[in-house]
Amino acid sequence: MEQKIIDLLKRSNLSITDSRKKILESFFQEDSALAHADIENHVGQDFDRVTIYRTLQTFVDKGIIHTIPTPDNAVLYALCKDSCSAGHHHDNHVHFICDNCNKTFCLEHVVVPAVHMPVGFAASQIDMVVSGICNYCNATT
Amino acid sequence: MEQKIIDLLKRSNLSITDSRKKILESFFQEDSALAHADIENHVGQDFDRVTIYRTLQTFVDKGIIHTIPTPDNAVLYALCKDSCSAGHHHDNHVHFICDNCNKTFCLEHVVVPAVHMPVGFAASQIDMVVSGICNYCNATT
DNA sequence: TACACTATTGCAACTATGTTGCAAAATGTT
DNA sequence: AACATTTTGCAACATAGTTGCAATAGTGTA
Repeated sequence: MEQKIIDLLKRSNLSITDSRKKILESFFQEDSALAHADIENHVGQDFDRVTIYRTLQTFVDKGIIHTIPTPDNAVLYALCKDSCSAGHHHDNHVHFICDNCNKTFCLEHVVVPAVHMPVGFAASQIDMVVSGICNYCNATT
Repeated sequence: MEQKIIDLLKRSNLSITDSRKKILESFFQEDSALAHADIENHVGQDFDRVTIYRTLQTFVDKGIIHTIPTPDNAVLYALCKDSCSAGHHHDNHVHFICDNCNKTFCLEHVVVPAVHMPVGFAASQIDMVVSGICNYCNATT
C-alpha cells in the first residue's frame, strides 16, 4: 500500500508528503467516492481543512482523482484509472449513487451512451449520473 | 404574463404573493436555467435571501421548477413542463451547459438514453448533463 | 549528511451559501 | 371587516470553500 502510493505520487511529479499519503490512502481503502467531509473524518485532526482542499485540487489537476457531479450538488472525488493523465481526464464512465447506502461508485465498465444533439448544439463532454440501489444493498436486503 | 403566473400559482394551490410572482417572472423571462444568485439579481433588493430560498424550495415541491445538477456543483433551477406535478417530477430530458455563454438549457426534446446496468444495480433515476457550445453561441461566433 | 532552494502546510481571516426559530406582516376565507 | 393561516424578514447560526503569508518540510546537489 505505502509503496503503491509513493509510486503514484512520484509518477505524478508530486513530492511525497504526509498529507498526500494519508489522503490517497483514504481513496485506496474505500471503493466508493469520497466527499471532502469523508476525507476529513478519515485523516482525523492530522491536517488542516485547507490542506485537504489544496491536496484534492492538486490531485484533480494531476489526473489522480476526478470529481463527480451529484444531483444534490455535493462534491465527490474518486480515483481515476490509468488512462487519466495531468490535465486530461478520460472519465467517460457512468456514476452510480445508491439511494440506500448513499455511496457513490464509478461504473468503470459502463460507458456513457451517445445522444443526438439538436441542430446547433455541439457536445464536448457528457456526464451521466444514475441513482438507485447498488449491488451490495440489493444483495443484503 | 401576470395572469399566466397567477394561474400557475393557483393551480399549484399556492397563495399569490409578491415574491412568488416576481420569482416566477424571472423564470418566464429567461429561457435558460437560473442559479439562486441570478434570481437574487433579478428581483433586486425587494426580497430577503431567505424568502428566495424558501420560495424556490416551495416551487420544487409543487413541481413548478426542477433542479439541475451541474459538473461544477452549482444549483440551478428551471421551469418544469406540464407533465410535472407536486411530488412527481418527470424531467427525464437532457440538460445542456454552454461553455461559452455559461447558460444552462433544458433540451426538452432530447430524452435521456437507457444504459445497461451491471448485474445487481437497479437504476431508478438518470441524470445527463452535456456541456459544449449552444446553438446561439455557435450561430454568432 | 548538510545545505540551500522550492514546495507545501497551518493559521487567520474572509466570502459565499444555505438553514432555523420567531415575531411581524400579508393572504385567503367567512 | 375580522379571523385563522401562510408567508416573510430579521437575526443568528452552520457549512463550504478561498486567499495571503509566515513557518515548515521535502528535494536535489555537493
